[in-house]
Amino acid sequence: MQNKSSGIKVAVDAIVFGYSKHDGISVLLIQRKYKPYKDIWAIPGGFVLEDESLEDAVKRELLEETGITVNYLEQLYTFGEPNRDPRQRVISIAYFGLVKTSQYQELKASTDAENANWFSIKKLPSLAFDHKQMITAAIERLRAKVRYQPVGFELLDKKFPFSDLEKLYLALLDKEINRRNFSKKILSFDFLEETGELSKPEGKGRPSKMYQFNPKRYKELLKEGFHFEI
Amino acid sequence: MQNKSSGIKVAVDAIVFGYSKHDGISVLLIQRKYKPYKDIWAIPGGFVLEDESLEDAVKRELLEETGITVNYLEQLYTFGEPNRDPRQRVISIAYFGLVKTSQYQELKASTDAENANWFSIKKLPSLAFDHKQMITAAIERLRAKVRYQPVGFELLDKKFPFSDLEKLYLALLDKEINRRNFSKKILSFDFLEETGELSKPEGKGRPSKMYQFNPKRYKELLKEGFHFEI
DNA sequence: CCAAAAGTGTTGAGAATACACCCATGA
DNA sequence: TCATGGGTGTATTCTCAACACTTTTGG
Repeated sequence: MQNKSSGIKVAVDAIVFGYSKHDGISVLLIQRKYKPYKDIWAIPGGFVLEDESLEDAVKRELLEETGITVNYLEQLYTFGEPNRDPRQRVISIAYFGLVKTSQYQELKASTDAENANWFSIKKLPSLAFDHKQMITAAIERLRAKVRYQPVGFELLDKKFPFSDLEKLYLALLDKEINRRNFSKKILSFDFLEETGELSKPEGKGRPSKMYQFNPKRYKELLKEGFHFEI
Repeated sequence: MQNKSSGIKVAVDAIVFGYSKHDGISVLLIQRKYKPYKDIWAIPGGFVLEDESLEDAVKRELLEETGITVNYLEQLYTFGEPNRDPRQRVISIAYFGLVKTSQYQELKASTDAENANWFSIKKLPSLAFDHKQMITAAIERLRAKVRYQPVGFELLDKKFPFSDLEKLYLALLDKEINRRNFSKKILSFDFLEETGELSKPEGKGRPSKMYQFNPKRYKELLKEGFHFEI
């Protein structure tokens, strides 16, 4: 019975996370300029063009609306309740993205686009449509994912002191983590390498070795049947 | 820039798995009656109606086309490549379902609908559209899911001998499982209960105790922060 | 020299693994 | 009484959590 035609519209949305030691996990939002939910903060996104793939649509909208290019992107969930958009039936394929915030200080607050900004997930504003729900789902995904896939590095600088990683995990996982055991575990995986550099200490304390993630090594380990798990 | 109208159509598809000791994991397919891919086997599904939720659409199509009601259903992935349907742009939200096969011997081969049948995932026929890819994704999900969520029971009879569970896991996981250690582990979770009944042995061997899954107990355990993992 | 943050060694508890053996049934 | 599949005990290995101590820096 594949005959009924439907006037349903198809959109994509992108929940993009960044991280900083000061604000913890942040999400990228835009302030809507037009009709429904005018001036309200929302997740960047928009309608899919007739001949573009879903992922291309997400990347295009992100670039147009915020000027950002993500370095990790995966499909999250498709939201399709009949009344999620007051205008008409719209289903939205939500994507989940990660960005090294430090590289993208400059958010596009220009062009035709909306005002774009980062919001700590601890202090979210009111949100348009079902976007609150989307962010909740994305945070859940991030929390789960960080435990069984080394996605944490997508949020940190290329080179980072070990304590940054520890703080990131502390922000994401509920349970406390023991400094000693955490470092033993992560280092035993053997996909982090010392860069040889030392951090210039901010204020007090001993400077720390800088590390970087080695994706090649990680892929090798995967082939050998290795399984990451925090 | 949320202005462009799109003529994209929205469909849902359901990859439904069943299990039997003889065929292992099977997937439910229908034989197409109409134009593109006529007579080819395909995943049940169809277009979403203007005012129905995605999940309702899946359930409706499954019932119409196969007569089956699933006892587990979750969203799997949204497939949206521009050329996945030769007629026009169609995006499809694929769902993942599980069924206790033994309860649904009778597949609807009647009405207006297509011919419906179970196929062992080891002997799949040629498939319409990108449905091969969908099944692959669903199998991956099942294999992963069975490790950290007790979904296996959705495929077995309400009451089952322990060895059935073991055979199911053997069919799903690559690595061998030690009979002794597997039963110790599962039983230590404490969400299985003995029914008191014994199986009538088929052929040789000692009859086995019958077990059943206790969902209430499982939910309690979850609240206590329990984490299932094989 | 003191506080703060980084870095490392060790030990004991509990889980996973391997192995071995006993039990109930049909033929 | 034997073959087959079900049921259970236990020693060994390994992982993980807890704790304590040392090192390097700024003030």
